[in-house]
Amino acid sequence: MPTHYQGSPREVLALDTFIKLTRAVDSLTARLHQHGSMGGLTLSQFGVLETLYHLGPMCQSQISSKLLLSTGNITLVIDNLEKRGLVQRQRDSQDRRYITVSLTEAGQALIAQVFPLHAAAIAEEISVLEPGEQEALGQLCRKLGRKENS
Amino acid sequence: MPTHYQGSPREVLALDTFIKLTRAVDSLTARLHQHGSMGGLTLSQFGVLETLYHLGPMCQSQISSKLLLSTGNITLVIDNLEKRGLVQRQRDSQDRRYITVSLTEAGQALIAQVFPLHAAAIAEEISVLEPGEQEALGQLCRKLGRKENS
DNA sequence: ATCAAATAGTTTGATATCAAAATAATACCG
DNA sequence: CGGTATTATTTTGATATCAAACTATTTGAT
Repeated sequence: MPTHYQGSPREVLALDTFIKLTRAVDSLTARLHQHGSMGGLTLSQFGVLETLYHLGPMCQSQISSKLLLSTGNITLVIDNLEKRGLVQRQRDSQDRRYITVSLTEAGQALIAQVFPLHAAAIAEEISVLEPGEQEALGQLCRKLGRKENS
Repeated sequence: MPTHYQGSPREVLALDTFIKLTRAVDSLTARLHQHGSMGGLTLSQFGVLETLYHLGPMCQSQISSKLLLSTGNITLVIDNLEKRGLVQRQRDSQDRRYITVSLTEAGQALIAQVFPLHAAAIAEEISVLEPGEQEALGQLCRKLGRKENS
């Protein structure tokens, strides 16, 4: 997938790197999805359940900033998880703007069953890289992804 | 963003690497989007126009495999680009299953104007990495993204 | 030639996703 | 206190995205 672009060598290298990066993530996630290790959950649903599973109950805005998704989006994802009985909402009685989201028993059971399978599938895919390469990749990604936080 | 997962060290490293990778891409694309260098186009619309711009007219299934998107999705994206007068469809008279998609003059003008801006924004973001780091990242991504192609 | 398999594109139904506007509740400032 | 600013969530409208079912066309095999 060459860049087909006449820019400065600096730009050509940067674009080429960007394309390789995004394509690697795209094809990796597509393969993981095909692998079917997510128990009928979408990626966002999985992300919400996994966050609650590992970090405990939290409000929607916290979930949205952890997953880098808009609050409107999280509202919908939680709606769908709630319809399936996997999470529950509870108004915070101290500050009634907040809604605390927590796993139901069914949600807890599902993510406890599915997470290890998905983690194993990810580890399998990533294992084409040696441990040293994985660390190097992590470092480079960390450098690329900075700037926000706070 | 630690993994919070009790698995083998091999799994923990792999998951940690995966999370860094996906988060880097997410925050990178979010920043590019905010930068507003895409001329009011969505990412997919930009991708289609850019593909036609650099590779010339092609049929929808070719576009979908280049962009790693489903054919149903491409149908919709092309619909929306067509409504805006940026691309045109033409049945192939040799084999009437194919539809050749090409840029209109307006589409050509738009992508010619917008692409360099977006490329510069990408180069700017990627430039937090030294050229050698960019090449290393590209190599690692290539190794991760293999398997498909055929 | 004929009919089955393959291929290109569309449609459908469900979910995702954002930005921006609207609601609701709390905090803060004078 | 009272009104303005801030924050959490929801809603709205547009677009994206997939899988699976469907249509149209061509290929291939007998």
